[in-house]
Amino acid sequence: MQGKIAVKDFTNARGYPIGEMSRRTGVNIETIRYYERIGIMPEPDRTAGGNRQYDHDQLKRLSFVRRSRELGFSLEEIRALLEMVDRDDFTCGEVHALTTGHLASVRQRIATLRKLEKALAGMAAECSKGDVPDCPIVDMLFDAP
Amino acid sequence: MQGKIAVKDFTNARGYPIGEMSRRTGVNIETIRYYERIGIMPEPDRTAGGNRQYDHDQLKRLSFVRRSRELGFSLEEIRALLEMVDRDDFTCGEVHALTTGHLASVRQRIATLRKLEKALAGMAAECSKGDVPDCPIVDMLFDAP
DNA sequence: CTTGCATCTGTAGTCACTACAGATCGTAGC
DNA sequence: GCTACGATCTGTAGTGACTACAGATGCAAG
Repeated sequence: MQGKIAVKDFTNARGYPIGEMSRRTGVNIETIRYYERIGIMPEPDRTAGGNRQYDHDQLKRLSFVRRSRELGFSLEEIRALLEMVDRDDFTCGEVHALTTGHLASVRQRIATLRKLEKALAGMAAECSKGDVPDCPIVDMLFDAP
Repeated sequence: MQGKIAVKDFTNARGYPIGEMSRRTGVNIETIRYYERIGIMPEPDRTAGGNRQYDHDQLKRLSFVRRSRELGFSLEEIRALLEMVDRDDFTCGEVHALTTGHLASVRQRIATLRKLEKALAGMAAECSKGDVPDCPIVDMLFDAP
């Protein structure tokens, strides 16, 4: 049925090497090893020579971590989520609580940045931008109350 | 004219010790020493015994740093601002450019966080919050494309 | 068997602090 | 002058979430 295959096919074989994990998830190789060191990812199998070999579950786990990071969850939050999942007795309510807690902190950060934005925009607007050495921005930074 | 004074008065005397600098600017003592180490603050005078003694200019400089940090400027940006000021030939235009550059990065961060906020709020809304072990949030994190 | 890329370990750097430990300074009260 | 006691000193290490090496192997194609 199948002749020689041109590209490598890891799907049913001896597992993915770390570079393939990186390519599939977009997580840097160094970062994958870092996740292992801090216990976010488990220690994978090794080849006879000592190279890491991951299975499909580990690929899914790493994708989970990646997506959670993209949503701004801290590694500690992700660790908590994974512990729930690993325990296999988490409830939807627990996950919801963690998510809304994180959502609140995101909203808080937005509020802080919006204040900054206003202050900076106000300062920039007062500035003549000219070739002169007298600058209201510098004055405000030095002499504000 | 003046008798004994009850509280310490550093305003015209031998300079402020580091604790007084900290109290007046709100910058942590360890942080002040850190700023000195990385060259944001100059090396101050010392007492005979070796304790730091700051003058009024240094107090103003530290306030400048503090306010700039509050506006979200990085220490590298602040270093650039201070170098301009120290050179004493900066122009308003230069300062304006640095400020608007920073403003752009603040706006970028706000945009990123708003996307996160939307995604998180959407996920949280779909969640039943119940006592059940089947959670759409976890499913999305595991199985999203 | 060689070439050459992939992967290995271990360590140090990033940013902006913060937190010690253990020693010394400075000053108020006696 | 002596003693307490808080303030300050130096130097190092920790934080979070990676990233960047150096120098040594592994692995697969030709």
